[in-house]
Amino acid sequence: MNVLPARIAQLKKQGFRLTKLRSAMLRVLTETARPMSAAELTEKLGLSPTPHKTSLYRELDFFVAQAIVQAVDFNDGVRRFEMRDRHHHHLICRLCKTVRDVELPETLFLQEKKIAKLFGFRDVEHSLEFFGLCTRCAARA
Amino acid sequence: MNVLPARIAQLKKQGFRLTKLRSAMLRVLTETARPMSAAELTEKLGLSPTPHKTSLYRELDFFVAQAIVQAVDFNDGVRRFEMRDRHHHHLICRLCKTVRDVELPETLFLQEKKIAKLFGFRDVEHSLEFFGLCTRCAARA
DNA sequence: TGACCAATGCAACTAAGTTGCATTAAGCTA
DNA sequence: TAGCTTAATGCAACTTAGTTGCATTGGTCA
Repeated sequence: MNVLPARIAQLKKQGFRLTKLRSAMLRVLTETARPMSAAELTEKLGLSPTPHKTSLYRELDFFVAQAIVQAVDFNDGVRRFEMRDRHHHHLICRLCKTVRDVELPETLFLQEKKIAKLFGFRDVEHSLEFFGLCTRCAARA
Repeated sequence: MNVLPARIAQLKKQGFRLTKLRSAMLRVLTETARPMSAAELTEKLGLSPTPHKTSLYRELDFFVAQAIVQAVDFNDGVRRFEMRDRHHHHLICRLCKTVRDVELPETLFLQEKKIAKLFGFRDVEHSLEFFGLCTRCAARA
Protein backbone atom coordinates (compact mmCIF):
# COMPACT_ATOMS: atom_id res chain seq x y z
CA MET A 1 0.00 0.00 0.00
CA ASN A 2 2.13 2.82 1.31
CA VAL A 3 5.28 3.07 -0.75
CA LEU A 4 6.20 6.44 0.72
CA PRO A 5 8.83 5.37 3.30
CA ALA A 6 10.80 3.53 0.59
CA ARG A 7 10.51 6.53 -1.69
CA ILE A 8 11.80 8.84 1.07
CA ALA A 9 14.78 6.59 1.78
CA GLN A 10 15.58 6.68 -1.92
CA LEU A 11 15.44 10.47 -1.96
CA LYS A 12 17.78 10.66 1.04
CA LYS A 13 20.24 8.49 -0.83
CA GLN A 14 20.16 11.04 -3.63
CA GLY A 15 21.16 13.81 -1.20
CA PHE A 16 17.72 15.29 -0.58
CA ARG A 17 16.68 16.07 2.98
CA LEU A 18 13.56 15.18 4.90
CA THR A 19 12.69 18.52 6.48
CA LYS A 20 9.81 19.48 8.76
CA LEU A 21 8.06 21.18 5.85
CA ARG A 22 8.40 18.16 3.57
CA SER A 23 7.20 15.72 6.23
CA ALA A 24 4.25 17.92 7.07
CA MET A 25 3.34 18.35 3.40
CA LEU A 26 3.46 14.64 2.73
CA ARG A 27 1.43 13.91 5.85
CA VAL A 28 -1.33 16.37 4.93
CA LEU A 29 -1.37 15.34 1.27
CA THR A 30 -1.65 11.69 2.27
CA GLU A 31 -4.41 12.35 4.80
CA THR A 32 -6.41 14.54 2.43
CA ALA A 33 -7.85 12.46 -0.40
CA ARG A 34 -8.60 15.51 -2.51
CA PRO A 35 -6.50 17.93 -4.58
CA MET A 36 -5.46 21.01 -2.59
CA SER A 37 -4.25 24.45 -3.63
CA ALA A 38 -0.98 25.82 -2.25
CA ALA A 39 -2.89 28.19 0.05
CA GLU A 40 -5.18 25.44 1.36
CA LEU A 41 -2.22 23.18 1.97
CA THR A 42 -0.26 25.86 3.84
CA GLU A 43 -3.21 26.34 6.17
CA LYS A 44 -3.69 22.63 6.86
CA LEU A 45 -0.02 22.10 7.69
CA GLY A 46 -0.56 23.76 11.06
CA LEU A 47 3.11 24.73 11.25
CA SER A 48 4.26 27.70 13.27
CA PRO A 49 5.61 29.93 11.99
CA THR A 50 3.63 29.47 8.78
CA PRO A 51 5.98 28.38 6.00
CA HIS A 52 6.61 30.95 3.30
CA LYS A 53 4.64 30.54 0.07
CA THR A 54 7.90 30.53 -1.89
CA SER A 55 8.98 27.38 -0.04
CA LEU A 56 5.58 25.81 -0.53
CA TYR A 57 5.66 26.31 -4.30
CA ARG A 58 9.27 25.14 -4.48
CA GLU A 59 8.52 21.98 -2.53
CA LEU A 60 5.45 21.29 -4.64
CA ASP A 61 7.57 21.63 -7.79
CA PHE A 62 10.09 19.29 -6.20
CA PHE A 63 7.50 16.64 -5.37
CA VAL A 64 6.02 16.92 -8.85
CA ALA A 65 9.48 16.56 -10.44
CA GLN A 66 10.06 13.48 -8.26
CA ALA A 67 6.70 12.09 -9.42
CA ILE A 68 5.44 11.85 -5.82
CA VAL A 69 2.75 14.48 -6.25
CA GLN A 70 0.72 15.44 -9.30
CA ALA A 71 -0.89 18.71 -10.29
CA VAL A 72 -4.61 18.70 -10.99
CA ASP A 73 -6.37 21.44 -12.89
CA PHE A 74 -9.93 22.50 -12.08
CA ASN A 75 -9.95 25.08 -14.86
CA ASP A 76 -10.25 27.98 -12.42
CA GLY A 77 -6.77 29.46 -12.49
CA VAL A 78 -5.54 27.70 -9.34
CA ARG A 79 -3.27 24.68 -9.50
CA ARG A 80 -4.12 21.93 -7.04
CA PHE A 81 -1.99 19.00 -5.89
CA GLU A 82 -2.50 15.49 -4.65
CA MET A 83 -0.49 12.33 -4.02
CA ARG A 84 0.25 10.43 -7.17
CA ASP A 85 0.08 6.88 -5.84
CA ARG A 86 -3.50 6.25 -6.82
CA HIS A 87 -4.52 7.23 -10.33
CA HIS A 88 -8.09 8.37 -10.61
CA HIS A 89 -10.24 11.15 -12.00
CA HIS A 90 -12.44 13.81 -10.50
CA LEU A 91 -15.96 15.08 -10.84
CA ILE A 92 -15.89 18.76 -9.94
CA CYS A 93 -18.80 21.10 -9.33
CA ARG A 94 -18.31 24.14 -11.54
CA LEU A 95 -19.70 26.44 -8.85
CA CYS A 96 -18.73 25.24 -5.38
CA LYS A 97 -15.68 23.18 -6.46
CA THR A 98 -16.85 20.13 -4.53
CA VAL A 99 -14.83 17.10 -5.65
CA ARG A 100 -15.89 13.48 -6.03
CA ASP A 101 -13.49 10.75 -7.06
CA VAL A 102 -14.35 8.86 -10.23
CA GLU A 103 -13.01 5.40 -11.01
CA LEU A 104 -12.96 4.40 -14.66
CA PRO A 105 -12.09 1.23 -16.53
CA GLU A 106 -8.60 2.20 -17.63
CA THR A 107 -8.76 1.98 -21.38
CA LEU A 108 -7.02 5.34 -21.41
CA PHE A 109 -3.66 3.86 -20.48
CA LEU A 110 -3.77 1.84 -23.67
CA GLN A 111 -4.63 4.99 -25.61
CA GLU A 112 -1.56 6.72 -24.15
CA LYS A 113 0.73 4.12 -25.66
CA LYS A 114 -0.97 4.31 -29.06
CA ILE A 115 -0.89 8.09 -29.08
CA ALA A 116 2.75 8.21 -28.05
CA LYS A 117 3.64 5.90 -30.93
CA LEU A 118 1.46 7.69 -33.45
CA PHE A 119 2.84 11.17 -32.79
CA GLY A 120 6.36 10.25 -31.71
CA PHE A 121 5.87 11.68 -28.23
CA ARG A 122 7.60 10.36 -25.09
CA ASP A 123 6.32 9.95 -21.51
CA VAL A 124 2.69 10.46 -22.43
CA GLU A 125 0.24 10.87 -19.57
CA HIS A 126 -3.34 12.02 -19.47
CA SER A 127 -5.50 14.32 -17.43
CA LEU A 128 -9.21 13.59 -17.38
CA GLU A 129 -11.65 15.58 -15.29
CA PHE A 130 -15.42 15.79 -15.32
CA PHE A 131 -17.21 19.06 -14.65
CA GLY A 132 -20.85 19.56 -13.77
CA LEU A 133 -23.29 21.07 -11.29
CA CYS A 134 -23.76 19.32 -7.95
CA THR A 135 -27.27 18.72 -6.56
CA ARG A 136 -27.10 21.67 -4.19
CA CYS A 137 -25.78 24.18 -6.74
CA ALA A 138 -28.23 22.96 -9.40
CA ALA A 139 -31.10 23.57 -6.96
CA ARG A 140 -29.89 27.09 -6.22
CA ALA A 141 -29.49 28.00 -9.93
CA MET B 1 -20.65 22.26 -41.17
CA ASN B 2 -20.56 25.89 -40.17
CA VAL B 3 -23.38 26.60 -37.77
CA LEU B 4 -21.97 29.97 -36.79
CA PRO B 5 -24.16 32.29 -38.92
CA ALA B 6 -27.30 30.71 -37.49
CA ARG B 7 -25.87 31.00 -33.99
CA ILE B 8 -25.08 34.69 -34.53
CA ALA B 9 -28.58 35.43 -35.81
CA GLN B 10 -29.93 33.76 -32.71
CA LEU B 11 -27.74 35.92 -30.46
CA LYS B 12 -28.94 39.07 -32.23
CA LYS B 13 -32.52 38.03 -31.54
CA GLN B 14 -31.57 37.83 -27.85
CA GLY B 15 -30.41 41.45 -27.96
CA PHE B 16 -26.67 40.83 -28.26
CA ARG B 17 -24.70 42.80 -30.84
CA LEU B 18 -22.27 41.70 -33.49
CA THR B 19 -19.41 44.12 -32.94
CA LYS B 20 -16.06 44.40 -34.73
CA LEU B 21 -14.32 42.76 -31.80
CA ARG B 22 -16.71 39.82 -31.71
CA SER B 23 -16.54 39.26 -35.48
CA ALA B 24 -12.76 39.40 -35.43
CA MET B 25 -12.54 37.03 -32.48
CA LEU B 26 -14.85 34.49 -34.11
CA ARG B 27 -12.95 34.75 -37.39
CA VAL B 28 -9.54 34.15 -35.79
CA LEU B 29 -10.83 31.39 -33.52
CA THR B 30 -12.42 29.65 -36.49
CA GLU B 31 -9.31 29.97 -38.65
CA THR B 32 -6.96 28.79 -35.90
CA ALA B 33 -7.52 25.11 -35.20
CA ARG B 34 -5.68 25.28 -31.91
CA PRO B 35 -6.45 26.67 -28.43
CA MET B 36 -5.19 30.24 -27.99
CA SER B 37 -4.49 32.35 -24.93
CA ALA B 38 -6.11 35.77 -24.56
CA ALA B 39 -2.77 37.47 -25.34
CA GLU B 40 -2.17 35.33 -28.44
CA LEU B 41 -5.69 35.98 -29.66
CA THR B 42 -5.41 39.75 -29.17
CA GLU B 43 -2.28 39.77 -31.29
CA LYS B 44 -3.80 37.70 -34.11
CA LEU B 45 -6.88 39.91 -34.34
CA GLY B 46 -4.85 42.56 -36.13
CA LEU B 47 -7.23 45.28 -34.95
CA SER B 48 -6.11 48.87 -34.59
CA PRO B 49 -6.26 50.19 -32.00
CA THR B 50 -5.55 46.93 -30.14
CA PRO B 51 -8.64 45.98 -28.13
CA HIS B 52 -8.28 46.26 -24.38
CA LYS B 53 -7.56 43.06 -22.47
CA THR B 54 -10.61 43.71 -20.28
CA SER B 55 -12.84 43.50 -23.35
CA LEU B 56 -11.06 40.40 -24.57
CA TYR B 57 -11.61 38.54 -21.31
CA ARG B 58 -15.20 39.74 -21.13
CA GLU B 59 -15.94 38.59 -24.65
CA LEU B 60 -14.28 35.26 -24.03
CA ASP B 61 -16.44 34.77 -20.93
CA PHE B 62 -19.45 35.72 -23.04
CA PHE B 63 -18.65 33.18 -25.76
CA VAL B 64 -18.01 30.50 -23.17
CA ALA B 65 -21.32 31.28 -21.44
CA GLN B 66 -23.05 31.05 -24.85
CA ALA B 67 -21.34 27.68 -25.42
CA ILE B 68 -19.71 28.93 -28.63
CA VAL B 69 -16.18 28.77 -27.29
CA GLN B 70 -14.63 26.42 -24.74
CA ALA B 71 -11.72 26.90 -22.38
CA VAL B 72 -8.86 24.42 -22.58
CA ASP B 73 -6.33 23.96 -19.84
CA PHE B 74 -2.70 23.09 -20.56
CA ASN B 75 -1.81 23.01 -16.87
CA ASP B 76 0.53 25.99 -17.15
CA GLY B 77 -1.50 28.75 -15.54
CA VAL B 78 -2.80 30.22 -18.80
CA ARG B 79 -6.34 29.60 -19.98
CA ARG B 80 -6.68 28.92 -23.69
CA PHE B 81 -9.77 29.04 -25.87
CA GLU B 82 -11.05 27.37 -29.02
CA MET B 83 -14.29 26.98 -30.96
CA ARG B 84 -16.59 24.43 -29.45
CA ASP B 85 -18.12 22.99 -32.60
CA ARG B 86 -15.85 20.01 -32.89
CA HIS B 87 -15.19 18.01 -29.74
CA HIS B 88 -11.72 16.55 -29.60
CA HIS B 89 -8.73 16.21 -27.32
CA HIS B 90 -5.16 17.46 -27.39
CA LEU B 91 -1.69 16.06 -27.10
CA ILE B 92 0.47 18.81 -25.64
CA CYS B 93 4.24 18.96 -25.34
CA ARG B 94 5.07 19.75 -21.72
CA LEU B 95 8.02 21.92 -22.77
CA CYS B 96 7.28 23.77 -26.01
CA LYS B 97 3.46 23.59 -25.76
CA THR B 98 3.11 22.25 -29.30
CA VAL B 99 -0.43 20.91 -29.77
CA ARG B 100 -1.65 17.95 -31.81
CA ASP B 101 -5.31 17.05 -32.10
CA VAL B 102 -6.31 13.60 -30.88
CA GLU B 103 -9.47 11.82 -31.99
CA LEU B 104 -10.77 9.12 -29.70
CA PRO B 105 -13.60 6.60 -29.88
CA GLU B 106 -16.14 8.48 -27.76
CA THR B 107 -16.87 6.09 -24.94
CA LEU B 108 -16.44 9.04 -22.63
CA PHE B 109 -19.80 10.56 -23.53
CA LEU B 110 -21.46 7.42 -22.21
CA GLN B 111 -19.41 7.71 -19.05
CA GLU B 112 -20.63 11.28 -18.56
CA LYS B 113 -24.25 10.12 -18.43
CA LYS B 114 -23.42 7.32 -15.98
CA ILE B 115 -21.41 9.60 -13.76
CA ALA B 116 -24.10 12.30 -13.76
CA LYS B 117 -26.65 9.72 -12.64
CA LEU B 118 -24.38 8.11 -10.06
CA PHE B 119 -23.47 11.34 -8.28
CA GLY B 120 -26.59 13.36 -8.96
CA PHE B 121 -24.71 15.99 -10.97
CA ARG B 122 -26.20 17.99 -13.85
CA ASP B 123 -24.70 19.13 -17.18
CA VAL B 124 -21.66 16.88 -16.89
CA GLU B 125 -18.87 17.44 -19.40
CA HIS B 126 -15.32 16.18 -19.52
CA SER B 127 -11.90 17.57 -20.22
CA LEU B 128 -9.29 15.10 -21.44
CA GLU B 129 -5.80 16.16 -22.42
CA PHE B 130 -2.64 14.18 -23.04
CA PHE B 131 0.74 15.52 -22.02
CA GLY B 132 4.15 14.33 -23.16
CA LEU B 133 7.47 15.30 -24.71
CA CYS B 134 7.56 15.96 -28.45
CA THR B 135 10.34 14.48 -30.58
CA ARG B 136 12.34 17.69 -30.71
CA CYS B 137 12.12 18.45 -26.97
CA ALA B 138 12.87 14.82 -26.09
CA ALA B 139 16.03 15.00 -28.21
CA ARG B 140 17.16 18.18 -26.49
CA ALA B 141 16.55 16.79 -22.97
C1' DT C 1 -31.05 60.33 -37.55
C1' DG C 2 -31.69 60.00 -32.94
C1' DA C 3 -32.02 57.35 -28.66
C1' DC C 4 -31.14 53.43 -25.91
C1' DC C 5 -28.19 50.47 -23.75
C1' DA C 6 -24.87 46.69 -24.89
C1' DA C 7 -20.15 46.76 -25.52
C1' DT C 8 -15.69 48.94 -24.86
C1' DG C 9 -11.94 51.48 -22.67
C1' DC C 10 -9.44 52.84 -18.78
C1' DA C 11 -7.32 52.81 -14.27
C1' DA C 12 -6.59 50.59 -10.43
C1' DC C 13 -6.64 46.34 -8.21
C1' DT C 14 -6.23 41.20 -6.74
C1' DA C 15 -4.18 36.90 -6.48
C1' DA C 16 -1.07 33.15 -8.19
C1' DG C 17 3.19 32.19 -8.83
C1' DT C 18 8.49 33.46 -9.60
C1' DT C 19 13.38 35.20 -8.92
C1' DG C 20 17.67 36.37 -6.67
C1' DC C 21 19.97 36.48 -2.77
C1' DA C 22 20.80 36.17 2.25
C1' DT C 23 20.11 32.98 6.19
C1' DT C 24 19.10 28.64 8.53
C1' DA C 25 19.16 23.92 9.62
C1' DA C 26 19.51 18.61 8.01
C1' DG C 27 22.47 15.23 8.41
C1' DC C 28 27.16 13.51 7.53
C1' DT C 29 31.91 13.12 9.56
C1' DA C 30 35.34 13.14 12.93
C1' DT D 1 28.14 16.06 20.01
C1' DA D 2 30.53 19.78 17.66
C1' DG D 3 31.51 21.40 13.44
C1' DC D 4 30.91 21.61 8.47
C1' DT D 5 28.74 21.47 4.07
C1' DT D 6 25.14 22.67 1.28
C1' DA D 7 20.19 21.72 0.65
C1' DA D 8 16.28 24.02 2.12
C1' DT D 9 13.99 28.16 3.75
C1' DG D 10 12.78 33.02 4.27
C1' DC D 11 12.24 37.50 2.50
C1' DA D 12 11.43 41.31 -0.60
C1' DA D 13 10.42 42.62 -4.78
C1' DC D 14 8.58 41.40 -9.06
C1' DT D 15 5.72 39.39 -13.04
C1' DT D 16 1.70 38.00 -15.22
C1' DA D 17 -3.23 36.54 -15.64
C1' DG D 18 -7.32 37.97 -14.80
C1' DT D 19 -11.07 41.26 -12.39
C1' DT D 20 -13.93 45.38 -10.93
C1' DG D 21 -16.31 49.78 -11.14
C1' DC D 22 -17.33 53.38 -13.71
C1' DA D 23 -17.18 56.60 -17.64
C1' DT D 24 -17.57 56.62 -22.74
C1' DT D 25 -18.62 54.83 -27.31
C1' DG D 26 -21.02 52.77 -31.03
C1' DG D 27 -24.62 48.87 -32.84
C1' DT D 28 -29.17 48.48 -33.77
C1' DC D 29 -33.87 49.59 -34.38
C1' DA D 30 -37.86 52.85 -34.50
